[in-house]
Amino acid sequence: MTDGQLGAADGLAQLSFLVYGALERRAARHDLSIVATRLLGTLRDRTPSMNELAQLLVLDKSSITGLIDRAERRGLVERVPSTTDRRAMQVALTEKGRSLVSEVATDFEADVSAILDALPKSGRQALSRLVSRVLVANAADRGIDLFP
Amino acid sequence: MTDGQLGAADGLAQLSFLVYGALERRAARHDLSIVATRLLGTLRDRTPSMNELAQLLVLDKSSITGLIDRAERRGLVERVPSTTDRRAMQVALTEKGRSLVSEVATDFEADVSAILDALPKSGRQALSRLVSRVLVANAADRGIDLFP
DNA sequence: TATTGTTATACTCTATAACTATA
DNA sequence: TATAGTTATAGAGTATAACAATA
Repeated sequence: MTDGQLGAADGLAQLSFLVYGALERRAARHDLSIVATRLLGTLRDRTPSMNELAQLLVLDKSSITGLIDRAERRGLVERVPSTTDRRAMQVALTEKGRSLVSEVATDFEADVSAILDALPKSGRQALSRLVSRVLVANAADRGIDLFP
Repeated sequence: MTDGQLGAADGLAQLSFLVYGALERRAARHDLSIVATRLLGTLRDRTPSMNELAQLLVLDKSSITGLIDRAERRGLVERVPSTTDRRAMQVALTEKGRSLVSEVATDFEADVSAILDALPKSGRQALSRLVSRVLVANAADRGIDLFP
């Protein structure tokens, strides 16, 4: 049993459920859905239009309207009219939103530490390095800059 | 930028979104939600009660009722009365369910291969090994046997 | 009494289609 | 004409609370 080894697909799927579930639970304690949390996380280093958000979060633009409505009502984000296109809106994190996402991030980091606890330091470093490589390559494939 | 390195938490979160999203899209093509897909995946090597499913999928038992209703209506699973507890039901995969989950798994494996394409073979092996170790440890923590 | 599962219900989130206003 | 965003609407999936049957 301790020697059992999952295939890459099963392993990554289960790891995703584990990580995704941890983030979901942390977010829920702050009354955030996982999509709302991703929104706030995305806005930490971007001020995208509604349309760009739809692409980044892989949601329909009508879903983005509701998502931003709810977040704006809570004072977490704000719509700023674009200066170059009077049809367009840009979405920005408020100070309240920034501090909330930072709280969630801190909590979530503790979860990830616990999840990776079984690995020695060298293993955790190796994993982070491999994961980063995968992400950079895949972000490039989708035309998204991981470090805007 | 190509040298950028994400922290473990950000990296694992983004990797989870990537993997989770891939599975979600594959599942959707077969009219399966990600939870329904997890259900079928779980049933590949188990015949749990409704209650056990609620624990495995981290859902309320009333949600499990609906989930199994929908899957049973499509002929993917079946409820089998427990032989030892007349209150309890056990949920089993049908042949149709087994072949569907196997299709989704095959498709998803192709996605994972593409996602890991940026890594050399040694990197993919190292990643699988690290992930397996993490999962086995975490499953043990939750009292769940990864290889029942 | 406690537990297993179901039901009734309300809520959140999502996409589709039709719309307004700009480009 | 095409695009950015909103609205109206319907559907899927979730949890809470109350319930029946059995332990």
